[in-house]
Amino acid sequence: MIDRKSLRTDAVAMEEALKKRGITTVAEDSAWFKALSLDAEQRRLKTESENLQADRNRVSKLIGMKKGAGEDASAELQHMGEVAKDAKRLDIKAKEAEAAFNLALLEIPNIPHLSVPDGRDENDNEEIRCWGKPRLDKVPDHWDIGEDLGILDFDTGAKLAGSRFSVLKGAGARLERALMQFMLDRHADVHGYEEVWVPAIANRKTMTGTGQLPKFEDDLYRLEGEDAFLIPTAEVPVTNMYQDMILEASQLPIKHCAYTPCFRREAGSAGRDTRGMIRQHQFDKVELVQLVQPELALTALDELLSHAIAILEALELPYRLVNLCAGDLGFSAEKTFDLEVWLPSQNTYREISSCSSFGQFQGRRAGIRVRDGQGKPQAVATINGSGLAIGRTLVAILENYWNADGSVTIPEALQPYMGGLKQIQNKNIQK
RNA sequence: GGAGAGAUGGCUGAGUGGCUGAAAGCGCGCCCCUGCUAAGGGUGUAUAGAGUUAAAUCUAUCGAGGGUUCGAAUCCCUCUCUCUCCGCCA
Repeated sequence: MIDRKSLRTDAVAMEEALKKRGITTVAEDSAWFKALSLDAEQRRLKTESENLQADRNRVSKLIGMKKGAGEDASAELQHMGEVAKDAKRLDIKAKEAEAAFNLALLEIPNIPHLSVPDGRDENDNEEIRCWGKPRLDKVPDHWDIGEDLGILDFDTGAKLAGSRFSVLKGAGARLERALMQFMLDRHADVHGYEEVWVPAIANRKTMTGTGQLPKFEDDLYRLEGEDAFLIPTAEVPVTNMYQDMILEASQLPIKHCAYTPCFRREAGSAGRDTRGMIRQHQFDKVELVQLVQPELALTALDELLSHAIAILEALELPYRLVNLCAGDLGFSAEKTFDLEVWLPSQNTYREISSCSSFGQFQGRRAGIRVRDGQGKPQAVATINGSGLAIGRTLVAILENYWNADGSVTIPEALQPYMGGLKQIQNKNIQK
């Protein structure tokens, strides 16, 4: 969440920055507007309530002392009967105001960083550079490639669970696992991340800590009878490992990589990418997470981005690096770079990794703090990014490494993870 | 799933209605003593909010939420989590 003090001292500038996300962010019925008006109200009630409580505490102490000394305290007791009632009433009002304010505050998105380009949607994103040579010949869609090879099976996925689920078979399943291992090894052994393995279910508090709740409950799978959800990304459990902790400066930077399955309801994307593995309800991802000193956030973002890039380059997949414009930023992000991989069948680049700095936004929400030079706790900065989305990487390999005879070559870096397999071939053709 | 025990500050651990934000010990910070790796002494050591130039001071927090009371870490209720035993089980 945004910093509450800045809300009072810097509201004009913040509002300007928020406008860049889109005008509705600061509309009259927006959380921003509510927070602004509720702030003063909440503080007034709180102060009033505290004054009464102070009074109550003082007299209660007096009563205790008088009684201890065997003196008569009936006058104080009578007086306190009234005060206590008022105190309780005001306390409830103050708490209600605080809850309302907090809810508003939790629904305000992060302030875009100054270096984020203006723009309304993905069309205004800024291309930074491209790498590799996009393949321009005619290549079938990955679902055709995969089904022809007998390694992708969408019908069975639908039979088992519904649309947007799939089954991987044989070399396809192996490739999924190979990618997972390859990425984790690379990040853990070369890039200096400590590997963690975490729950794929998170409770409400945890989901709130990284910003998925309260606003985006519809995007999540909720568990029946429990206030818990399937995680949409490893960012949620990994970041929240440190929730409500005060870290020592010497512990930073904290760097974790994690493989998890990810679950998304894709509520708002009906009709988009309905075929194939691009947009599934369940997919695998290796995630990179860093916790750093606030002033190092953007440096860490560059570093983390380079780690995601290293995977793409090791797999020799052509990609494009994009700086997201303010209108296309995610709710919690202050700045995001997307990595888009070339998909020849679609003749375009498609997102395969999203690397973001959240500044102190998540640190404040999740109560993750670090001591500064004076020993005062302040919210840590968090950075995370896909390193990479595995299903989409598999798609990119099928298409970019597809051969005219229907086979798919295994990228050299992956061959050791495929038991030395160099090429996936159709078993029927082989015979 | 059944039965029981428990949840206190960075840690260990006292505290069963009033001057306890919390004894004591450990750890850690600073100072002193001592010429030599030891030991001793003093002092400080939660978070958030309000307040102040800075203090002082005030409020909240002893797993979470609610209740009883003038007053709760202490009593009552609900929930969560941990531990032990039983059952079941990858």
